[in-house]
Amino acid sequence: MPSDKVAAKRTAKAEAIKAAARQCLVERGAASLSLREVARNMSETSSALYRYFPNRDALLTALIIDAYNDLGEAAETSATTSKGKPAPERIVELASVIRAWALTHTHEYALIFGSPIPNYEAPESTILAASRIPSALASILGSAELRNQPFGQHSLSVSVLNDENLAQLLPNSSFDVQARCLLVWSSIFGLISFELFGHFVGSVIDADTYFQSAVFDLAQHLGL
Amino acid sequence: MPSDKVAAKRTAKAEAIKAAARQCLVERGAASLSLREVARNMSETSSALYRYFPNRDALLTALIIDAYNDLGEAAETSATTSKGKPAPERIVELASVIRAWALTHTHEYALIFGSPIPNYEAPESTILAASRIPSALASILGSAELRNQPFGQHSLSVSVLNDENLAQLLPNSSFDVQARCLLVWSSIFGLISFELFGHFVGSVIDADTYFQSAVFDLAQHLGL
DNA sequence: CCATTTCGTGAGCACTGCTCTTATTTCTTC
DNA sequence: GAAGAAATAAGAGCAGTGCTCACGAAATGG
Repeated sequence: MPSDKVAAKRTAKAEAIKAAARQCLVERGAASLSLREVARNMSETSSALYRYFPNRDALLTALIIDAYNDLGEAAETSATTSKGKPAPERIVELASVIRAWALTHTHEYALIFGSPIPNYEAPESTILAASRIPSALASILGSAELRNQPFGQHSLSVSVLNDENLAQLLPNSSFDVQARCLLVWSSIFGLISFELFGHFVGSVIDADTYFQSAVFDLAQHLGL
Repeated sequence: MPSDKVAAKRTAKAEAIKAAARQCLVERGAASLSLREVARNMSETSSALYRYFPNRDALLTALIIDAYNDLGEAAETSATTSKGKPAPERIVELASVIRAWALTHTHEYALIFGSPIPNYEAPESTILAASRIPSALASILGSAELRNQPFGQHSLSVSVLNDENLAQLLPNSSFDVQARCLLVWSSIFGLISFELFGHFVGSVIDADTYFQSAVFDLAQHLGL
């Protein structure tokens, strides 16, 4: 049984490794992140890193969780500090915070919202961290009067969405409202991903104001 | 100067290599696609492949272009065969075709709409193939009466979108309409990406009907 | 102070992209 | 059809990768 001191030292070094890995990430990208290079940047042997992470995927998973938490925290603080303002403004602000984070953490954004790493199955532990982002959005939408018109041609039936899950985020909401919130959520990330991955090149010039207007438009779509 | 026969043989073999590579793609994913394994599956040496593709990225680029064209063709035929039907129905149909392609070509979808390959810069040649997909959507939207309300809080000013480009797709449209079409376009891919990359796990049960309803909702948002 | 646990090292295996030299096949031209 | 030219395939080899393992070095705790 390791004492507290050695445990602290362990996590400190693991943190140092993650920091070095993040550095490599911004230089080379996620797919070509090399444990050996991380070790080289720390002036250590590659095999030493295997004391702290069983394999490359584990290191990536740790980076993914950190990224989720980092972005989730930014989203949460945006949602709390904007309390009192009108809902559409709060949503635009939140979305802009997410986008700003994405622009300054390109590779980490790609890590969590791009194509998943091959042979990589998201462990349970990431889900908690990942849920902080939609929670922040829900905390804004939950206290607003949302448009309750049918989602799609007819209202959604019970079996389409998972109410057990969504009711925690958006209590007392109809399926239609839940569905529209999900749509707005994914649309925000569709906008950011398209911008970041180059699918707006040639069409959008001022990405900054286009994004803000688009999110405002989405908020209107929610009935705000 | 190579004759026609040898040129045809060349392209035939290049095509065979791409086919083998696609096979590897569905098994291992894009990032870990190995030229040596492709060669092994063709019972050839890896160095032989370098006669047809200067390096791994070139092979990936070829696969990307093929994927764009494949999906673009599917989108185009959907748009043409749905002529006469009401616009919202056509959009839902087109979006469903795109989603169906994405579900059956997961890795190829990730290749073109997921995180870009590190150190990979999209050559000019991909842009043409890539534009076929938004063109198909525009061909539907261009012949419909779209909502002309301000996009965002105020209408967009001239410098936000690239009119030279967008006017070809959506002639005689205001910036607001163009902007809203772009938003719907990226939202469709946001929905598909979220589903494919696992961000709807736990929330959406019946992804099929949720998607159709969501796209219908987006079409309504366009004023259809 | 010594035993035990923890850690860093370096060699080594199987794999990768890629290059280059050496055959071999295929086409062209006489 | 045979000789020459061009295109192709093969194989060795280099530098890099993830990962394992046996070995010493260090820190820890009794």
